[in-house]
Amino acid sequence: MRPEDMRNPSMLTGDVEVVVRELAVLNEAKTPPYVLEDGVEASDVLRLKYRYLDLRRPSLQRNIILRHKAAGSVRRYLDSHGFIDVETPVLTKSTPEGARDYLVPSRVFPGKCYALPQSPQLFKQLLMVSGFDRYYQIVKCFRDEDLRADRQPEFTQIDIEMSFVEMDDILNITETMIVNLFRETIGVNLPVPFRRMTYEEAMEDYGTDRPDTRFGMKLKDISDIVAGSDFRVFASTLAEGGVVKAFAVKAPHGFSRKDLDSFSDVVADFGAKGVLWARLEGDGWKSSLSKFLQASRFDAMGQRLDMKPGDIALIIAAPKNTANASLSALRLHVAGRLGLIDPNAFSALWVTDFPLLEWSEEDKRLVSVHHPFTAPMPDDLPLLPSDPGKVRSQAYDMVINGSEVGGGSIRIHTPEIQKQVFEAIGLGEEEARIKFGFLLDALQYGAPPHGGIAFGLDRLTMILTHAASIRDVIAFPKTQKAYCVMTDAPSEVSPAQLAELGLKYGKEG
RNA sequence: GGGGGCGUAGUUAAGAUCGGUUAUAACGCCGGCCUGUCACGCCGGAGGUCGCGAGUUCAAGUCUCGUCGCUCCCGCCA
Repeated sequence: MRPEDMRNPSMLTGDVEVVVRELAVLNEAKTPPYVLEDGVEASDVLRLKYRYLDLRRPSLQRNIILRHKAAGSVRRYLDSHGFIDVETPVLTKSTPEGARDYLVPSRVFPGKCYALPQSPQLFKQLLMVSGFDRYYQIVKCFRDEDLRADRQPEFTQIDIEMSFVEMDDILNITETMIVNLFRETIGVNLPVPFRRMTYEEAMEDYGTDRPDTRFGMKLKDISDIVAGSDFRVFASTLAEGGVVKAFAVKAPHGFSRKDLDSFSDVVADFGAKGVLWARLEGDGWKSSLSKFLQASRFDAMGQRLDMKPGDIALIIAAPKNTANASLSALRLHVAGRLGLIDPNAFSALWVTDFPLLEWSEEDKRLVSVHHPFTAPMPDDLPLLPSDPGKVRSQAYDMVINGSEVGGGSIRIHTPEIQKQVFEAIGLGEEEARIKFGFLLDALQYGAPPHGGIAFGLDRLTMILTHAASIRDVIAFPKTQKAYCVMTDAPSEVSPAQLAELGLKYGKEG
């Protein structure tokens, strides 16, 4: 035992005295390229190059272990509820609609390619036709799109599908799965049932389909209040079918004129031209709009936004989508600045009733909001030929802390409706047959009503560990350009390998 | 495809507004000293393509342009 006066309570091992009987060096170690301690930051390139060392950091160890526990919790839950883990192909067929595919050229079929799956979507539906009425898989998915802090080119889904179910069945069973997950991994009991919100409500109140409900500042439409005013920005916006929306920030916020001006920069990325403001003071309104708006209109706005003296309203006039996107971003920005988000709070909810289709300006046609196998709401089906944009789908997302952690839908299970939807997105019968013939065939053999959902294991783990980057919950992640610093992938291959595949790259690469 | 931030010893940072002698510090590394250390201490030392390339200038880490890498965001991600 170490002498009493030499205990060091500030160290984890400060009470321990080691008595050496024998000492052997098992392997010598070089000096690490950087300090491997939490709190000591190194550049991302360096960390990724020596990922095997970086993973020694206590925080990363903790994240990776927690991820393992999360996957285990999900497996135990699904196993005990009769779900069967079935593997699906990784070398599969490229599908139109959706993300860019990662392609794998075939040696045996020169000029043809496999694609890595964006998700096992079609296979899990086919498993329902096969009679495996409860399927799950924790599986890699691949999407060749530009990355973000919560997106990697390969990521892991908790993929689930069930037969003879309706939306509520899937929501209920997976909600319990997530509640279990939080309890078993971090000891947090999420309040149940999760709040449910329609897509329309989410857009109206939060300007986004993945609202962060850990704080207030809901959006309000004040178009009717400012309609008919002299202010040209409002008049022209409303005349062109746009909206004027706002949210109120409670005092004390301490916003200076400079702060208020800076908000226009925040929303610029989302297309809004600027942010207007109006502060309620003891004796009236102070505002960038005072010259243009009568006091009665200010009062009506204050009432709608439930404002007290000192509170300030932030206002945007723009086309509806622009106003929503801008206010949603501004709301998050303001909440972050004012510290309104409790880092230890978790707010989980369901968003339902997504639209089935939306207009794509790029493709000049309607495209699926979720995917083309999503079932329309039966009540809305008659609208499909006449007013397809109005048709709601049986799709749903789970949102936690403003992050979309899962999404799914009840699927189309009859060939007739599937054909109608393909038609609506401009997928001709012949083309549909070439691309999805196997699905259309399968639906003709008594496919049961079915539906499912997929959760992002990476994002769930981020939330559980409070990780700021998806790279902190993946053992061997890639950079924002999908490059692996450690292995140097992607890399050049030999001319012989290319020749075998019948490939030849041009000079540009 | 577009916008923002960052890039200086092995590492993390300062120096950049205002161009000017030999680019500074901490940690790490190397050598020496120290018979109770635990963020040991003391003495000494090595270590730099200031991401890269042009340009302006008598002179560039510093100014200009381009480019590469990392990162955050928009578009994109059924």
